[in-house]
Amino acid sequence: MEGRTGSRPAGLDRASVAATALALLDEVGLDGLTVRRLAAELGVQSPALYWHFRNKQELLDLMAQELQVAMRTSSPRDDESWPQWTARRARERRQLLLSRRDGARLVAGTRPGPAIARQAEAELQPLVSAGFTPAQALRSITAIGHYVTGFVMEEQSARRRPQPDLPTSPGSAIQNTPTLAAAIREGGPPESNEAFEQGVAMLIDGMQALLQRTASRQH
Amino acid sequence: MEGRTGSRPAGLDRASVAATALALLDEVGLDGLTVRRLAAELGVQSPALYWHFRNKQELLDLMAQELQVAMRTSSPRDDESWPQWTARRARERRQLLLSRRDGARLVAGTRPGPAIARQAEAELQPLVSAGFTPAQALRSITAIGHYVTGFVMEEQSARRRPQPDLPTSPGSAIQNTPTLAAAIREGGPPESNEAFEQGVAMLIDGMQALLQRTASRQH
DNA sequence: CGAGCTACCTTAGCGCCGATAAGGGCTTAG
DNA sequence: CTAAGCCCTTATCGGCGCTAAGGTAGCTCG
Repeated sequence: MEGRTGSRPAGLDRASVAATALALLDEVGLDGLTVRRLAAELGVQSPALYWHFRNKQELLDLMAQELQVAMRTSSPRDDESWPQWTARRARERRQLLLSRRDGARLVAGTRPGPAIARQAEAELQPLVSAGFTPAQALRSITAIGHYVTGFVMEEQSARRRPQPDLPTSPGSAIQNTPTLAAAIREGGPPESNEAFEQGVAMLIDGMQALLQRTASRQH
Repeated sequence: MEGRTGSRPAGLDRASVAATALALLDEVGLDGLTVRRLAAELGVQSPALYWHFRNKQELLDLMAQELQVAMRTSSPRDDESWPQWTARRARERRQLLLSRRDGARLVAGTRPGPAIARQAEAELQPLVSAGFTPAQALRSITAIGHYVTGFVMEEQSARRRPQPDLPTSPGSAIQNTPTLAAAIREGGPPESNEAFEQGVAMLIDGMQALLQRTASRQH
């Protein structure tokens, strides 16, 4: 019915298993992604996967790594300033996490491997060239990364469990939260693209301030 | 051995169960927090808890709510500017999430209830008084919240699964990532207090820029 | 006072999970 | 032709969230 043609089931390896797992993730979500379900998808019995992975966590780590390496780090274009490039990077990272169901939860639950370190190295360079110290550049990048992770986590968590009543709805607690209601009426829900962009702009403006303070101090 | 004195076991209610669950969380972590384990801690059989909660998620939601409401929103002091107050709020929120094991994962996995909305209302006010539009204020607060959540998630995830090799260690991939190694040598690990503070400073500077742009546009 | 109702807990058990143990067939090297 | 090892199988373990069904204490009401 599924998977293989003959009785000899499959030639599995870590990469193909991780790829299938990522595809399955979109179907069933992170909570529904079980070793048995994945094995069935591969036309195999579940203990077979423990030949390729020590445990489920190791599989999740590899999935997160594949997901993050898939979108290669894009170097700044020639006509691109560092703020433009940094903003683009943030948007690309959001799209990366959004590209798979529960993508943010997946990568947030795993530790970065050496491949990620190599990627970070490449992202540090343009900022150092722009005048940041290496430590400032690293902290800035990780700060943006934390913001994006937190944002998409809530975005996808909202998708998973739709909100019963926001204070926009006329009943509920709108009387008790007039400012909050006004903010949502005026600016939309807090998971909008505009909200994301404002946060990115804040962080980049903050980097700008950091750069100016450093420059004025060292001259 | 545990819990109750007589055979009549306990008078449980939602609040006391959630409190015990939060205490247990520190012992066993979020992954180790099972309904059976919690029931044992309460001197009761596990199905008893389903009288008080529809399912485990409802228990987790209440735990997250109790945790967040425990630290009341502190209004700005008289001598406190909005940037000082906002920075203090961010630090307090970080400490709140750090105060319980896996605190960030716990609250990130739950949707905000009406109690949280009331809290948000109180935090919006000082920023609106300072000149932000309600939408700007809400987005700024949620942006900082996302940053803090992402930061503490990594902080606690690092505590849960200690890093095998950062590129500071002399072997490994230090040759391949000289800038990254320099950044860590100079600025410490990316989960330090200083790193947290730089991110907060960036976000607040970004709010400042937002405020100035709005002011100059509307005059 | 006693019948019945409700609140709160019990025991039993279902279907699923991640993981291990032990073994068997295919492929390849000597 | 045989030995090694790779890669999968079947069988099973302990534990999970959750449901079903039943019992008991205490309150309400005729």
